[in-house]
This record gives sequence, C-alpha cells and structure tokens, in this order.
Amino acid sequence: MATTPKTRGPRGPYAKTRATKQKILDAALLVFAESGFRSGSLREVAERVGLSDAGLLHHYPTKAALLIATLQHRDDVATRDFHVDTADGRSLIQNMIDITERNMNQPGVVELYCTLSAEATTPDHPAHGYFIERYDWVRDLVTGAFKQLQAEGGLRDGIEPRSTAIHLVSLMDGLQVQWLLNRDSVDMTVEVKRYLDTLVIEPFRAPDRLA
Amino acid sequence: MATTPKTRGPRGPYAKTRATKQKILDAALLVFAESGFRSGSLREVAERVGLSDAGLLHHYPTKAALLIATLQHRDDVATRDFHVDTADGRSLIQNMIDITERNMNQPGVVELYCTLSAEATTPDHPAHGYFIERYDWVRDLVTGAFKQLQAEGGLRDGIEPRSTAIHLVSLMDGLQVQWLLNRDSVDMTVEVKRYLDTLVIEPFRAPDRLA
DNA sequence: GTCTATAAGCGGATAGAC
DNA sequence: GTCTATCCGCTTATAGAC
Repeated sequence: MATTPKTRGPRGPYAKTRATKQKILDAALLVFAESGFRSGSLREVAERVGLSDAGLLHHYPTKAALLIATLQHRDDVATRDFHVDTADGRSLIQNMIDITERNMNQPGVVELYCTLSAEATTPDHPAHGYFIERYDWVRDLVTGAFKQLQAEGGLRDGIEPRSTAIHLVSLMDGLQVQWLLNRDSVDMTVEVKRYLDTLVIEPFRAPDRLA
Repeated sequence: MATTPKTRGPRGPYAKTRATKQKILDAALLVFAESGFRSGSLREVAERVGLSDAGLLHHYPTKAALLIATLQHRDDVATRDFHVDTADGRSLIQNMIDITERNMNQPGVVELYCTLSAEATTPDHPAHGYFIERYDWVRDLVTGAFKQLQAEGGLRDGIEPRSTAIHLVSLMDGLQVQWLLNRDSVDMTVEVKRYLDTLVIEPFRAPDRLA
C-alpha cells in the first residue's frame, strides 16, 4: 500500500522518481530537438540519463507519452518564468521581444519547437493536436493584444489585428529556421523589434539586459 | 561500350531510365514530404514506384543522393514554371504572391520544404548546405527587389530593404506551418498580400486567376 | 534494368528477475 | 525502480543472378 509508486513532490516521498523523471525530460528535450520524434530514439534518451531502455519505459510507458510529457514540461517552465499580464496588450507584445531574446539563449528549445511543429503537420503525429491547439491559442492571444493596442490608438492606420497577429507569429517561426541553420544569418531580436516598430506609433524598447 | 547506362534525354536512348527516374523522384517527393529524410524510407519510395529496394538503388546509389536529386528536381521544375525577371523589383515581389498562390495548390511541395528545412537545421543533415545556400540566395534576391522598389519611390518611409526581405521570407515560411497544420486556420495568399500592402505605396494585385 | 538473397544494425516494446 | 533477455519488425546497402 505505502509502496504505491506515485510521485508526490520534490520533498515528499518518492523524491527519487521525481528527480529521475526530471533528468529524463531534460534528455528527451535534447534528443527530440535534435532528431525530432520519429528519428529520435528512446535508446539515446535512456543512454543520456544512464538508464536502460526498460528503465526509462518504467517512467513513461511509450515513446509518445514521453514526447507529450516533454512538451508539457516545457510549457510549465515557460509559463512559470514568464508570467504575462494578458490583460495589458502593450506589455504582451513587449513580451514577444523578451521571449525572442530568451530563445536566442536556449537554441535547444527553439530547435525542439521548430523540428516538432514541422514534423507534426502530418495528422497522425502524436503532437499534431498539441500544435493545432497551441497555434489557435497564440493567435487569439496576440490578436487580443493588438486589438487593445489599437483601441488605445497605439497602432498605425490600416493595421488589422487578426492578420497582424498571424504575421507576427509566422515571422517569429520563420526567423527561427533561418537562425538555426546559421546563427549569423539573422538576429531574431533585432528583426522582431524592427517589425513591431513598423506597426506601432510609440516604438518598442529592446529588452533591458541590465534590469 | 555502347551499352553504357547513361541517360540521354526523353526521346533519346535509355528513355526507360528517364521515365523511371521521373517516377522515383515523384514518389520520393511525397515520402520525404510526409516523413522527412530520416524517417522516410527507401522501401516506401520503391513500393510506390513498383520497384524493389535494390532496383531503386540502381538509379540512386544512396538515400542521401536520392534526397539531393529530389530537391534539385523541384528547383528545376520551379525555375522552369516561373521565369522571374530578377531585374524588375516590383514584378519579383509580385511573384512572391503568385508563388504563394501556387503553393496552396500543391501542399506536397510545401510539406517537403517545411519538413526538410526544419530537419536540416542540424549540421550533419545531408541537405544542411542546400538550405543554407538557398536562404542566402533568396534573402539576397528579395533584398535587391526591395532596394529597387525603394529607389523608385515605391516603398513607405522607414522600410529597410534587407530586414524587410528577411521578414517576408520568414513570414511565408511561418505561414506554411500553420497552414499545413490546419488549412482553415490561415489563407496564405491573403496574408502575404496584406503584409506587402503595409510596405508598399501602390497596392499589389492578387494573382489574376483568369489570366 | 531489375530481381532475390543476405548482411548487419537499430527501433520500440514486453516479461520477468532482482 | 531498474535490470537482463528477448521478440520482432524495419532500416540501408551489397553481391550476384537473370
């Protein structure tokens, strides 16, 4: 009874499982980022953690389950680090610059989303639904921010919130591919900022590195 | 001597090889588009053509060779269909709309480039160099077009040709991911056109479907 | 030009011991 | 919680027959 293998928290019982799962997710991120889901192997993940295949599969019963856990874990970390005030349009858009800046310091995460989102365009991919929902959510979020900015008179004439949201999201995604291919080819932060400055009346600040 | 298995042309000798190679490339496009290079299998390509594995490898000695041939073939077709006047900036930009329009009618090709460009961000991928060169080329081409448009007074104030070229290319790539995930989520042609209209003084036409 | 046969390896997943 | 052993399928590529 008391030996039920449930994870309770970092300080609670079964802390070892917690720590192992953490290590597994970190390794899985690297592997799926580098090789995608289909070509990335459980074996390589297990190797990095110092586990056997079967040992890994004890924690995540299938490869697909591991992928989903990895994506959810990334989302948890991201929403913990970046608590965005979705009610303030201007600060939400400002946040897109900050996110880009942060992304340039964690190429692994960028690679993960870049590789997987492309791979997941086929309907039978285990993360297909995840990315559809994710994009729906982001587009709506950013659309709302632009609408608010527009209501405050912060947008130039003729800027359409919905389309502009789609453009901003697409722009950020497209920049990532070019940046991953060759880090010197584009500066993502500079380009996102420049794009936003063509939309907005009061220009956006670059992220303050000394704050 | 006379039996050297060289391909000479559609009407010349060895026309059978020509036709087979054509069929192979068509099948390879679909397979690599759907599953990428790493997960796409020679076996599936061979199956679609109605060939054995070994039969396929007679025409393309390795999997990587098949990939490169597939990409080159696509480029040949594209440059044949779209003979762009690189000297005329405005028509080159106009052409980006036409290309988008055409892409919406051949999702397989879009999928190919989307999937492979993401996969090829790792340096050891056989198409890594291909995509680096391709993006360098496209960025330069589009930058030149915007510069010329600017010199003619066709661009709004504060538009920087190089950055704008990067933005347009990124935008088109990013749109493709969202469109492949869900065809109803975005209309690529509409969005490209809207974006261009925010840059330019004389608005661009939508592609003329009756021309 | 295409085949069969075969090599040699990696893939995910399961059963059961400890 | 982790292991070993094992199954079975799929992979690219080669050798040699037809």
